[in-house]
Amino acid sequence: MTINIIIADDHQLFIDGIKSILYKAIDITTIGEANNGLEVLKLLEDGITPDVILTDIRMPIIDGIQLTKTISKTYPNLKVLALSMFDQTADVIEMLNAGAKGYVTKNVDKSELIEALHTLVKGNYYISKNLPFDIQDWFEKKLGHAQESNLTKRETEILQLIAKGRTSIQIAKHLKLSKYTIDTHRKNIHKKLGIKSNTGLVNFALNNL
Amino acid sequence: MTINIIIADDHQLFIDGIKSILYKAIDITTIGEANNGLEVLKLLEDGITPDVILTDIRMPIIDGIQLTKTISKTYPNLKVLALSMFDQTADVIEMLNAGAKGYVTKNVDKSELIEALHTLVKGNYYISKNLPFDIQDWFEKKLGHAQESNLTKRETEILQLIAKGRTSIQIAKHLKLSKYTIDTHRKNIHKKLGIKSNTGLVNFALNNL
DNA sequence: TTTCATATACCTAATGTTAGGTATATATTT
DNA sequence: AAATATATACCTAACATTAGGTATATGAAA
Repeated sequence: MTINIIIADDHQLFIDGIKSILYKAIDITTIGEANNGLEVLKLLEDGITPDVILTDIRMPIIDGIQLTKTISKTYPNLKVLALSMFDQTADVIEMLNAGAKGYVTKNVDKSELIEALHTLVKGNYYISKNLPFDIQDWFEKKLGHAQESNLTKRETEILQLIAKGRTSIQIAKHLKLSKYTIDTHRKNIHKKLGIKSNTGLVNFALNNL
Repeated sequence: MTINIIIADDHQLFIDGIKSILYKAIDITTIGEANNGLEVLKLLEDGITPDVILTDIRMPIIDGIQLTKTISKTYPNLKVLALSMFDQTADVIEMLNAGAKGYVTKNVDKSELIEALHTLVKGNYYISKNLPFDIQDWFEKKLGHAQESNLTKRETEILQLIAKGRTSIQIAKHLKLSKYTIDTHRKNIHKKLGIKSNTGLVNFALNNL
């Protein structure tokens, strides 16, 4: 299956560089490019449906962090792969907290970039190996929490029922709880996973539970 | 068009309950009742021509399963709607394998029962939403294979976008169509797949596309 | 050529989800 | 003993889907 991407960077030269790197990768297609976050959102509103957004962090008008937050909310299944210079540790952490699923440095080589894209599309996280250690450590800690123990037993139970197509009311009856309680659990699951839609939850559940 | 039904249950009180529920449904007429499978077959042999048999599973002399098998063979256009208590998972699966076209629980409410009858008459399957989940899963699988997803190009395209978490409005913008058109396609997809929820569609899409 | 499948578009009411809260109770950890 | 995590329950407004229609246009099949 072809991976469709949008590249966002305020330096056109850099976009062109990435495009030429990816040009020969037969299963990756650049279906859009943008020089700031706002342009990315416009493309999405126009109905372009990429699988991954490859974005710089520092951009004018809407930066990569705000862009990633908006995407996490509005297009929960769309993955964001962050690009950054070495010296921006804090920004990268902010990006990942905003919901980015991966991070590579700008001097990434071709094979690593392609690997990162494939990894993200499969639903996994990708973090460059040649990174400042503090980022790696922080991320491993985050993953450790986010992937396994983040959801409680009850939340996992409810997520599985959601993935099977049960409504909040049906789940409430099944567990002999209030509908409001189920909705609260739902919201906590949303928060913990950074996924804010029913379809996104089904995707997550089928891939991870 | 009026839907003519026969109700079969070994508890007369239950038959009376269903009859009173259906009494006000102007297009549904109870043209016969029976306390076991043999009585149903006798009615049919006597020339009564119902559209649907509403039958319990456990009954004396001839039970619902054997009754359904006989009907599937002898009266192939006659639909069987199974009624069951919650705890009879295995029996229900046997019923559906025997040729029943629908299944509702005995604590079904009026509107769902009427909906089920209409659905069956139109030639579709009907399965209660508030069912033990293993039955639903089994049935969805069965349907999925039986119908071989004869979705049109457009429908497949839209289903994939739904599975990616797009809303009807987003899809409409993307395809430059009206939101109403997308909803119509949605409904047609529901009908063809026998799946009537967004989460169910995501499940189907991830498993089959 | 009439019928059928496909695709399009519109409408409303009912149901369900999402986002924004607040709030209590219990058990575990620090 | 105080803080934290977990589970429970309630409320409302906004948004989205579902279920019930109706209706038109086009191209392919009978």
